[in-house]
Amino acid sequence: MAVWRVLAERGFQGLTLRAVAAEMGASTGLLTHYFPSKRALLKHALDVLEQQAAERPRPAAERAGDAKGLAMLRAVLLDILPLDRENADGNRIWVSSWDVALADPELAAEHAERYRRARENMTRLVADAQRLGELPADRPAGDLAAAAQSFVLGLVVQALFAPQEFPPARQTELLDAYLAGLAAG
Amino acid sequence: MAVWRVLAERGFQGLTLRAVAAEMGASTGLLTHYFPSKRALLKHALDVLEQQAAERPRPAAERAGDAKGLAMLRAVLLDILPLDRENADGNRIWVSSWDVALADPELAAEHAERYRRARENMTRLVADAQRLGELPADRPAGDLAAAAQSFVLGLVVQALFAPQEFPPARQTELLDAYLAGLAAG
DNA sequence: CCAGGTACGTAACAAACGTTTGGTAGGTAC
DNA sequence: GTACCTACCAAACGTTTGTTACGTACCTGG
Repeated sequence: MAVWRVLAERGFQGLTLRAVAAEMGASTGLLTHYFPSKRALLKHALDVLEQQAAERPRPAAERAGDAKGLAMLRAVLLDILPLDRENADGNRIWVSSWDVALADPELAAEHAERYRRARENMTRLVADAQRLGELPADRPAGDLAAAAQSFVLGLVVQALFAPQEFPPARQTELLDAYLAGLAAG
Repeated sequence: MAVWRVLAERGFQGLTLRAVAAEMGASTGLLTHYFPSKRALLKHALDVLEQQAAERPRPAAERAGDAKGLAMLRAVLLDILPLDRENADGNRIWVSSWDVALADPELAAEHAERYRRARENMTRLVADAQRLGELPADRPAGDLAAAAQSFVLGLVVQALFAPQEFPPARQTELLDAYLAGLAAG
């Protein structure tokens, strides 16, 4: 999608009707034919963002195969981190989207819903790990999932700003140490 | 500062020369007299943002008094979280700033430096806690500080998007559980 | 007193923006 | 055949943007 290409090159600041139209070799009239307003295009851009996130390669999860429990949770979290260029680009766009999303209540609600779903998925993985005895069962799975998502989200932000201080190896170590703390706690 | 008021009302998207000029009852000519370009104003806005963050009230830290170690670390982290309206507003602006910062290498570097300093402070607190035996000493203080900052940063983002799912009480609980895990690990 | 710099305001600039208008081409229904 | 709808383009609209040019107070040092 042209919207995605524009986002990758210019970010949300550069997501203008003209830029998208030019990227797909069309006119701005075409865009307004499909999107009644700029907000509609922004909304669509966030959908595209989510779709791209869903379809992106997940090397760690693939390597984990059909593993269950803690190993799968680790793989999912690892695949979120900006360990390579593509994931760093995707995460940069994602972080940028927080600005436009927070400025518009409806877009914020949609974003909140996306994160809620992500937490839900993660909660399932945590519950699996608890059932396998890999994680303590004395804390609600939802809390552990929310905590894990927070940790990874924050690590993404820090790694984006200071990639030399948070090279892939250190990101992995920090995540593993976090998970080890969860398992021990 | 007028810049701060504009940021609070319209965010970074609405930070225009005219908006700032109107907010301080002056003309755009005045602004260009002090800021050679919009980028300079943006740079200044990020400075103001940092200054506001430095000068904002820190109820938890004050309540903690001259406590040391883990208690002080907890207070500092608590004061970051969006537990009330003012801190939520400040955090919203802060998160929004990531968009403009990530789009400009120089601004990104300045932001990275800010977070590095914050981690440095937190590293000192962690080291204190380790010396007091409140946190295990088998992990580098820098790693623990980076991990704690990641956790809090991510929790801020999630709480901003889903305030009803992350009310102050739950934010506090999640943070305490995280710190307990650190201490036990 | 007066030269010169600092501190502003006024006004305009070109560019870019989102949006609107008017029109063309092609397909479909009757 | 003709009425109508969808898909699209070209062009312009009015507004807002960052920036610049120019004028005028005010102050200060000599």
